Amino acid sequence: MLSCGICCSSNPDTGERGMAIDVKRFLAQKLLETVGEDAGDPYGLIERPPKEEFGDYAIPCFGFAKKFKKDPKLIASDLASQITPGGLLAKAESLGPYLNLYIDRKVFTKEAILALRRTGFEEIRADGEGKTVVIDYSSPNIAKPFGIGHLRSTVIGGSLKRIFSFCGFKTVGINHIGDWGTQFGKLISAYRRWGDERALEHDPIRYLYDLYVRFHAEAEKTPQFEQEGREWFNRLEKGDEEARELWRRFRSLSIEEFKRIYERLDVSFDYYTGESFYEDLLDETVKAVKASGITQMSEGALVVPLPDMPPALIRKQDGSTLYLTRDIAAVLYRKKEYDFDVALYVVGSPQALHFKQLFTVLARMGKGWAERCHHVPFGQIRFADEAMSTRKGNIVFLEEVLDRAASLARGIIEEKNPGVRNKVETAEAIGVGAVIFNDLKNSRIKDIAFDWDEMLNFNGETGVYLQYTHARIKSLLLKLEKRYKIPGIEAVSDISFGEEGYEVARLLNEFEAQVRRARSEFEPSVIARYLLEVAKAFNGFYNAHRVITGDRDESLSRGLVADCCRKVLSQGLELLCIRAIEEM
RNA sequence: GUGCCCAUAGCUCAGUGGACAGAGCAUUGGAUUGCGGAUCCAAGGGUCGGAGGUUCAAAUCCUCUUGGGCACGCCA
Repeated sequence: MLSCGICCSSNPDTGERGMAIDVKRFLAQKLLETVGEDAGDPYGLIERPPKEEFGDYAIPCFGFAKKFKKDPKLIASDLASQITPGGLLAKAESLGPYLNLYIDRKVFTKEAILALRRTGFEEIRADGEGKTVVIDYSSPNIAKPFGIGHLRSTVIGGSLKRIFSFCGFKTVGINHIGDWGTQFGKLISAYRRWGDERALEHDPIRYLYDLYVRFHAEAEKTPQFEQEGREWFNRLEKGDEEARELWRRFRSLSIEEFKRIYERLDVSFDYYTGESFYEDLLDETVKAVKASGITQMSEGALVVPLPDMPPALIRKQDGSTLYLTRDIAAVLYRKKEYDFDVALYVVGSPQALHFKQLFTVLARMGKGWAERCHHVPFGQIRFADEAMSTRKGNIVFLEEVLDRAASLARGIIEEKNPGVRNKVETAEAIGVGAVIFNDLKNSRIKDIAFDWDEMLNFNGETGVYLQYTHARIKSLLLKLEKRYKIPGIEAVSDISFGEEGYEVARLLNEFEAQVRRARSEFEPSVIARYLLEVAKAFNGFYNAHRVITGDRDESLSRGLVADCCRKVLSQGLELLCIRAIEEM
């Protein structure tokens, strides 16, 4: 095996360890040996050229030109002639002001594939060792339906939890459900007036939603309903037995239903501590904020004046508290209980100001860890014709979307591959996977236009494409193992994997770096797009080279490439909460 | 009114100061008498919203501007 001194080593720039080959580090080292340390570490300058004919890596020499007062073209050509090929570096050429570096693709491909073959991704776990991240996501409101709008927070948060776990962090997933507030007074009031026990049992979420819609419709005509709703919430707060009982019932039935949806999405939580959980902590929270000496009275309310933004309201005129107060109580509780290093709030971008206020209040209270609390905002799902309105009742239920996706997948299975075992589970994995992937593939912050065709699309850059590629690799490997009567793919010879093989290996070698980027940017789409590239590269490879041939070594070495793709695809899909199926 | 976000191909979107801005969808044309055609290959398609500026170099950074979205003390 080639000993280049860079495989499976630590990266001195980041201190992060990994199985990947750090080509840039190797090339930077090579360059340092050639030019000396005067020019500084060129690591950050090394880039991948936009075209194949410019080599595998390149360094623009404009920066050196300034430093050495020399024509960058001359510097590039001098460097090209001075640098001695060896190890991973096959040759260096200059083209204009660029130094183009060509690596030994055959060696790189083999080393990268072997490194990936060996690893169980253990090294990346060191990143978060001993660290805890608390993630607040999904957080639906019980009195409102679980609509398509809740999908984003749920899958982005669910994916981030897996990404952090994969990187060795202890993760605490919290579903901060909206289980308190005046809307419960309305629900109780509506249920007492029109309630139907059996309808509630049958489909709690939808039934509660119908009640909610009906309440608002009737309250338009009969304003006293509103008053009645407020009174019932009042009774609930005071611990009225009847109100309490109904509230408990609405709550537990709803959570049961939510859990069923979370199971379909393969998303889970460690705690379902909603707003009601913090009710008892509010008094001491207000006291704590006051005690820090940052509050003022304003128009009868208790506020914290903030620089460059509206003041934060801690307590209303009437003495009751607000959303912000509950969030302060919650974060103090979480800090105390889990002692987190990082806290994430996966909540829509419209609440950006709220979180800015929350974190600023914490900082002003002297909580240094406030800077390690992050709002992870995302764009809203928009409807082309009309804005979604909970009250009016034009909402798309998430379950309906998942059901339609699964049944569409089922139809395609019947048409294309009716022999598949576990058709129901397979269709579910494909349909739900398509919906999740469609949500995770783009940058969080962009608004998404709701579009049935887009959401149920199974062609092109979709989760289905990744699952299909994975399933095909799996079936290919089974065939290969049978053909050569081996228990798994192990051997590798010295034969070339071809240009397509290099492209595959180059991408696979980036896996850890891509996961780290997704983690540091709180951006699952980084992984989603990366996996598309991997699948595309594999399909190119697969199309250009027969894997199972009469030559055993050739078959096995190509099979190894396929197996590494399978490994990255299945691990990557897991990070996106999408099932990597073996047959479809 | 103030603040934040977005604007790149017909559509949906990548693009972390570097060479001629890239994908998918859609359109058109190809590929398999052997590993799964839910695949692969190719073609056409661009004033990177506009104007200044910084820089050797700007889709990328700064200022202004246009269009769209969101938020702005007693909801969450």
